[in-house]
This record gives sequence, structure tokens and C-alpha cells, in this order.
Amino acid sequence: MNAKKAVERQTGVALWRQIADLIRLSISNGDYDQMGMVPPETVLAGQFGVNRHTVRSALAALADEGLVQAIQGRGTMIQRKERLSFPISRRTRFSQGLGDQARETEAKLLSHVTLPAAGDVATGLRIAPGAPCIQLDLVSSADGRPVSCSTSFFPESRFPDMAEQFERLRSITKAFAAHGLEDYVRISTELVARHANADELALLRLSPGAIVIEATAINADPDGLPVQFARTRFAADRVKLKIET
Amino acid sequence: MNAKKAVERQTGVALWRQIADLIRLSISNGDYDQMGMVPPETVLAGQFGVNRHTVRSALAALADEGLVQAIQGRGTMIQRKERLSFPISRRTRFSQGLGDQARETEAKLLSHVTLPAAGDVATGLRIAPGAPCIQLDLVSSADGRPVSCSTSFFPESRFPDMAEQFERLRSITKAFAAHGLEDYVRISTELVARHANADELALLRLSPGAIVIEATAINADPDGLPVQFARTRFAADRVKLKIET
DNA sequence: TATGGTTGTCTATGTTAATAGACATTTCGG
DNA sequence: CCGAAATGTCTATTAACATAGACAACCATA
Repeated sequence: MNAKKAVERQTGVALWRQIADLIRLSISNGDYDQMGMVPPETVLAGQFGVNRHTVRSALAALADEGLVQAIQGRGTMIQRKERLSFPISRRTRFSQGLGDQARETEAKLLSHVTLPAAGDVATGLRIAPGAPCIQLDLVSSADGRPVSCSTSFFPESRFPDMAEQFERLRSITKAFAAHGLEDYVRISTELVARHANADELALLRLSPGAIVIEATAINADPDGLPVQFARTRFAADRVKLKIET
Repeated sequence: MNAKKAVERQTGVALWRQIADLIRLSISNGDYDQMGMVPPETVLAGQFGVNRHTVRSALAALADEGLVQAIQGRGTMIQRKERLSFPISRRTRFSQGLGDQARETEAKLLSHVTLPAAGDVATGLRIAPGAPCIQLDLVSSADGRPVSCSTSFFPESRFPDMAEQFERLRSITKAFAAHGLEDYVRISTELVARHANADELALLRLSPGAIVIEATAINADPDGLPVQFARTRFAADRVKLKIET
């Protein structure tokens, strides 16, 4: 599987950023697990066909992310290498699916507001456009590391206390249960990958230029009636989406 | 809903490339469908808070992709805006799922070779490491536009003529049928998003810095025995993956 | 045909990215 | 303790990116 390590010039993407992305990929692929450190700067410079200083810029960016740490005289140590495997199935729940991959998972409520449903939200939830719905903005983390941020919409008529219940119970599943909904399944998921915008960079603590996977999903009750319209943005370099059919 | 149009400086990604990506996204979102053209350069420059020349670089890149065409005195016309919706389910077939979204779909065989199965391939296909398997490299296009490129592995013992049959029938499904396998289902799919490498840029005719979604999938016969290990890279700005559960 | 709005082209200037080389500093093993 | 190997720091130079302003060329329309 020796993926070619090629960098392109004059593409609008700086060489040091391309190289940083490639090294990050190699780390999460486990290419350097033997030694627990990245190859020497001079070797990397040779592999990528660039100057050592360019590699240093790339490594500095990765050190800034906390992914590696350079030690003078020794080398550049790998600090982290995880890529969480994230199941997407009919029963997708955040913390549950991660299983024993993380010691601690957390979902933090950023904001909540009640507002009239916009076109795509109304269509997804099968309610009248303009009907009131509750919007929750969350950031989910594993072991203190942000993994995804999401914007969810719930029909207010059915789940009037969604925000309060979530804040109390710290779980969408439990907040649903508090409204008398014991079970729900995913009926639709659409995925798109793109560069992270400014908000996402801040929320997910990403380095600029990073990629997010945006999943637009609809959950429904056992009768097939939509209960949640969610748009979740995953930090692409921290997750692997596993589709279970 | 009104996604912020923010560009970041000193990120290693040139402003013109960030802007080109954002405009591409707006086009495929249909933001400019009313007028059929992109806003004037001066307006875009104002929106993004950059110089007009920087916007011109971005538009030049998009014109290079064939996405827009500038006409002096009139404006910059939109030439294309598609984003194919691509279903991923237990029965994922390339051409079939696209339905009426494209007039013509094509799968082109780039190369085929028989080689001993590497670690992950052997594990995925549940054959002994080193056992012979057939590798097919394909590029799939819709209406002449490359959408994905893939590398597939098949156990040679069971599908000895995979390459020949595919070349004749132009379809994995039909090539399976020619080997006596009438039906198969997807048992595993993993998704990762990253920047395209040099090969993918060329094969998919992408502009440098573009994003690909890499899907690693395993198909199995009705008895659950794996028959295909595939790694497919989609041009992220041309597709939307729709997960059907 | 005159005018306003749009893209095309040119010059100039400052900033960032990348290369090149030299040498200092630190670590580790012989 | 010495020397090889690694990272850290400095200077200098070139190419690419970004800004700024001016004006030409072209299109639509009043």
C-alpha cells in the first residue's frame, strides 16, 4: 500500500501544509509505529523532494496541533495517533458507538434557540415551513479532544423541553426518553467532505486548511416520523466513519 | 443556511484557493441559480474582504476546471453545477444507483494485475496472506466526467477471469455473474476524507488541493464470504454520499 | 449613441513561502 | 569523552501570493 508521497507546486496550497497533511496521515496509518517517532527532517526532506526548512515548517504545524514534539538531538516524537472509528448505522449514538476507544466522552451544549423551521429543516422533519423547532448546537469530545460539532433541530410541538432536558441529562437519547420516546432510528444520512470554515476551526480546534466531513442525518421514531434533523461536522483527520448495513 | 464566507490568512492555503473552493461550493449549492452567473468580481472581493485580483485568480482556477466562463462586459457564467447523489447501501452498484442523474455512465479499466494479497487485503477477503488475488484499477465517469477511481481486489481462486470478464462486460456485477455469482451485498464500508494525491488529481481531473472521500468497502456473497475488497476515491466536490440503512 | 457596469491588462509594491548554506546545541552510543 | 546524528537558529536569495491603482475593452440598455 506504499502510498506515493507526492507534493504539488503552485497549487495554492503551500508545500509545508501538504507535507504536514501527509505526515499526519502516515502517523494515523501507523507507518511510524516501529520507532515511535517521525523520520529525521533530512530524510523527510529527501522523500518529499523539498528543503529541510520546508519540512520543519510542516513539523512545526503538527507540533502546534500537539500531534508531535521535537526534541533537540533526539528526534521528533509522536504524541498522539488516534483516529476514532465511528459507526453509522440505524442506531447511531455518539458515546455508545465509541465503545472502549475513549475513556471519556462529552457532549457540550453551545447554544439553543427556538425558531421557525427553514425550508430543508421543515422538509426533513416533515413539519410545516415556519413551524417552531428547537435548535441545539453541540460539540462532542472524546478524552477532551473535540471530534465533531453538530446543529440539530427538533419539532417544538413534540419535544418542548429538549434543550433543558439535554442540559440536565447530557444525552440526546436520554432527552428523547424524558419526552416519552424510548427508541429511534436513523432513516437518512448524507455525507459531504469540504474544508473547515472559521467556526469549525475554532470549535474543533483544527489547524487551518483542515477537512471536515459533514453528515446530514434524519432520525425517526419507530413509526417512521422524523424526530431530529441533524447536521454534524466531523474533524476528518480524527475519525473514520464505519457504515454498518 | 447562510454559511459564513470566511477566508483565513497564513494558513498555508492561498486565499485564491480558499475562495475558489467557497465559490465552487456556492455554485453546487445553487446559490447563484437565479442569475445563472457568479456575482461581479468587485462584489465577491467585497464579500471575502480581499482584492479584486485575488478573486480573479480564484475565478481563473474555476474557469480552468470548466466550472465557469468569464465574458468580458457581461460577467462570469456558470457552466456546470452538478453534485451527484451516490447511494451507499447493502446493494451498492455504481451505474444503477445514479439512476437518471446522468445520461451515460462508464467504468474504464486502467490496469489489472495478479499479485499476492497484502495484509489488509488478505484480512478483508479472509484469504491467506500471500494468496493470489486480482487487482483491478478503474475510473468511473458520469457523462464523461470522472467521479471516482477505485482499486479492487478479488480472490483469484474463485474469480480467475475477473479482468477479462470485466473488460468484456464493463461491469463488476456482470463479471461476478459470469463467474456464477448472481448476487452480492456490502458488508463493510469505511470512509475517510483527505486531500487528493497526485495520481488522483490526474485520474479524476481535479484541481490541486481538491478533496477526495476514500471508501474502503468489502462485498460478500449471500453466505457472507467476502468476494471483493475495494478502495474507492470519490471527487468530493462532485458527489454526495447517501447512506441507506 | 451615450452611459454605467463588467471583465481584461498593465505597473508597482510589500508580504509570505521556499530554497540554500553555515553553524550552534543537544542527545546517545562506542 | 568523542563523534555521529539529530534539532535549533541565523542570514541571504528567489519565486509566488496579495494588494493597490489606473485604464482599456466590451456589453447591455436607456
